[in-house]
Amino acid sequence: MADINLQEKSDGPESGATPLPDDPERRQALELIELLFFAYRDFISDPDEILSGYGFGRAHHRVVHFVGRNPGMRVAQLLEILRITKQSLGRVLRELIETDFVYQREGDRDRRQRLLYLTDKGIALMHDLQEPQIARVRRAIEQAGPEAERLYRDVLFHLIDAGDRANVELLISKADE
Amino acid sequence: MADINLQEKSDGPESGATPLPDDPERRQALELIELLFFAYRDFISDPDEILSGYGFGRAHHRVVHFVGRNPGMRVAQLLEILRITKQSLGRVLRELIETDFVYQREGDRDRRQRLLYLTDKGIALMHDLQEPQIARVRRAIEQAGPEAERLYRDVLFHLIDAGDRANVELLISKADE
DNA sequence: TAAAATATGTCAATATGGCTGACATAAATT
DNA sequence: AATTTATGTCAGCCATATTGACATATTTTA
Repeated sequence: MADINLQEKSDGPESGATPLPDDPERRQALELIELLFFAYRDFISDPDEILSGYGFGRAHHRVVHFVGRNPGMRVAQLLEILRITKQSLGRVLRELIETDFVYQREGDRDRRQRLLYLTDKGIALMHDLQEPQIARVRRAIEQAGPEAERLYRDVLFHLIDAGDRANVELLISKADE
Repeated sequence: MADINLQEKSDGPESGATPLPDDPERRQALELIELLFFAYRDFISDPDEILSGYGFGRAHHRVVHFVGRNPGMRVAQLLEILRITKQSLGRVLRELIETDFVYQREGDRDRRQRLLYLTDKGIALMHDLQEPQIARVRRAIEQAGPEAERLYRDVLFHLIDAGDRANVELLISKADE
């Protein structure tokens, strides 16, 4: 990260006007907000690198990940999870199908549905992408002590919009069969 | 979040091939990875909405946030934090300066530097953007119990690339004056 | 059965936010 | 005086998202 050291704020004349309210709770929250930014930034850096080798981007990653974790999921479900439009997903999905990472099957009960599955090639890619992230998470949990897993999980869970929590929980636990 | 319920996986014929290694530690890590995705997704949704009102995007948000937290920071430091190129930052910064959210001042000791500051208008925007995020973080910490703040912070910190942690810590704590 | 709703796909146009490479200027350092 | 540093800018490109309109097949409903 080279050198990020800030120059001493010679908060000289005409400085930035109204200072922040110096509320310690606010400060604490701001620090956590920034930590989340940096953690997320580094967290996606490993997959990004792998993906660039395939000519793929983050959108492809998300599709491979969620389809891999939930074989047979519907397109509409994927749209809901990713919160993007059909048109945006369209190209990415087409590319993944054309390059044989993903395939579709007609739904049994509803033949309008195109259920999504990873091919073996897709599964291999999924694992490649998961490896560094799993290692990173495990390391972090380990280094933060025994209670860390539960509390970290709890905080993340409560950062999610209240109305979505039940669905997310269902999705995550279901994905583990 | 509408309805994300997955259809029962009628993991019929020709299903997705090689199943995942059913390692509970792996499973746990995958769930945390997904929680981080969902938490981050919702976490940036509030600012996104506010920004769209100004015709700004996430890049503008990041600039306003970090310049606001570190008045007088240099362009090079901002680039290091955001991990983007000079050219990418250029447009965003120009827009923020033209619309009077950010201004630049020559460095005192080094007159090549263009130190960055928020105008009053910029500070107001920063506060608007911070409000929902601070509320969200506080709520989550509260609901996750007394130890949550420390451990959540610790995990996030260790998710950051080891080589960057010292700099991030410095940046974050310095930002609180 | 006919009409309506649903699941998906696609076309075209557009915006944003990244990227690379090349080059320019001013100021500081060697 | 030469080099390095801090910043800016031009031009072109790519990835990922957007909206709106429309098409098709299938299921559900009236």
